Amino acid sequence: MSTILSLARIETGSRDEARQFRKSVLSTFRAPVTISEHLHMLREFSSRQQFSRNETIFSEGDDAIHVYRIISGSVRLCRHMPDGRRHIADFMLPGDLIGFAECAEHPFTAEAITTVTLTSYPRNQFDRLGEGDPQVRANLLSLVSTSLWTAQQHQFVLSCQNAKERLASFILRMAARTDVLSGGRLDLSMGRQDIADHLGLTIETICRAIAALKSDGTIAVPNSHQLILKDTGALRALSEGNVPQ
Amino acid sequence: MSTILSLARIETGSRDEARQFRKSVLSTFRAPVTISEHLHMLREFSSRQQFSRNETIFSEGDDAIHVYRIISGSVRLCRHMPDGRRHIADFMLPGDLIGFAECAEHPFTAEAITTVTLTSYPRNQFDRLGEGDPQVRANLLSLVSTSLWTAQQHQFVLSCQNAKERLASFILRMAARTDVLSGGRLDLSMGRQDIADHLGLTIETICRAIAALKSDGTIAVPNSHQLILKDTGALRALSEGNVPQ
DNA sequence: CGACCCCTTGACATGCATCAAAGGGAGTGG
DNA sequence: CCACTCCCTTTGATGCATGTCAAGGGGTCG
Repeated sequence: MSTILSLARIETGSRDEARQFRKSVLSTFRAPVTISEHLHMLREFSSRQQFSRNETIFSEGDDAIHVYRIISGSVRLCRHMPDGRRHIADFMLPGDLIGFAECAEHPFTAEAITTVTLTSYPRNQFDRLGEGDPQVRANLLSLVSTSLWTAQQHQFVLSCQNAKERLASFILRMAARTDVLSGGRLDLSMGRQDIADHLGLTIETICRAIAALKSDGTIAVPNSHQLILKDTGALRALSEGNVPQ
Repeated sequence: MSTILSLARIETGSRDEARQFRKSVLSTFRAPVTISEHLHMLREFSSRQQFSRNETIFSEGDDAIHVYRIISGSVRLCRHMPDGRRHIADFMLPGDLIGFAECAEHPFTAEAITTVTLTSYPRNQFDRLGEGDPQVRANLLSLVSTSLWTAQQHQFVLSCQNAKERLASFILRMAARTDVLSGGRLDLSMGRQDIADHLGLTIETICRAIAALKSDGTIAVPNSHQLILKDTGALRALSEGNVPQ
């Protein structure tokens, strides 16, 4: 899987493409825009809700009549196949918006990973927010564009990377999203099964990949919900495909 | 890969979830919106270009100063890893827009699969298009949302499906995009390697999956660039995961 | 007619899935 | 405070789908 496909294709892997790729992997996964502050204008229409672990916030196919903003806790956005297979499209963290894309129905199920507090805004009010304000419109478009970019990045991970590389990509992304730097401690609210379903692997493979990174000295694992990033350079090398395997 | 993960997770695969999933797979992959007609207003700024097979239209990291609309031919949007691995995020067909998402730099390389004719519009003019017209804005947002939806759908394919299922999903999507119905003839402009890099598989696996569908009587293969859809029901069953394997 | 390119098929290798069982850690009841 | 249970994680043994390597096959273009 990780070997070179043909000589013709090696030639395309030039130095500046490597640079581009690096840039693409490291660039902001998090929206640089803060539509959130504009949400303040909708406070009179908003309501606060709380969900406990594994509770469903909304289901795939439900009418998308609310937009949610996470106050605390984390959420998984997932889809189920009839036979029980599950895919987690993404994890949502405090500050993130859910359901802002233009969809009549929610395209996935949202479930609480931990206890979750969130604010919900009526969809029609939310849509009205941009009507008068070009700044809000730009931010909203930017937000959707960023999600698109993130989804395509993840496509790439699922399409091209092996287990260890996928895990490295995941760790780096979560670290970037929660502002954890090299040497820092990364809190993972989700369990191993969630990570597996996000990366298109099994729980056992996730465990083994974590064990491998641990024995490489790339990370330390004080407990199953925390990681210490001991060598972010190695993680980057893995996630950028510089060194297959 | 294709077997059930746990009893608890079977229970979630209820009848109406199956319905939802079916709906999601079959719903429009193609944007129901036609921002294209509004592009007519930019005709004085536009210019027509032609590219021949395998020619690069723009590269990953290039400044996104144009938006393109395909007149004829097809295009692959791809990303390269330093070691030569390649991922094709999507194929673009006549009528499709490229580069409309809000990005300062193109997030991927666009290459001509066949001879391609396209119209290019200056990015700044394109952005101005929506300023005065709420309808255009709505269409643009809808376009990006549809792309996001498509990307997440593809994540799902890459994350959960085996080779035969991925191929079935791909065939159904291409058929839907080119309005090919059951029993019809589907033209595939891209080669096997392109399909492989889109589905996260190797060219040999693509060949074998095609051979398998052929020997099932699900498709016929008059030549390597055309397929006859003999049993779309079987294709749907595969792509929806009703029958693992 | 020949060269090239892409597709196809076969034989073998391997990374990950699967199956199985043991090892924590947190909460609960005695 | 300990014993017990449950759930999640971890590790091992084995199998299989897909990758890899290799050798033809068939169409197209000069």
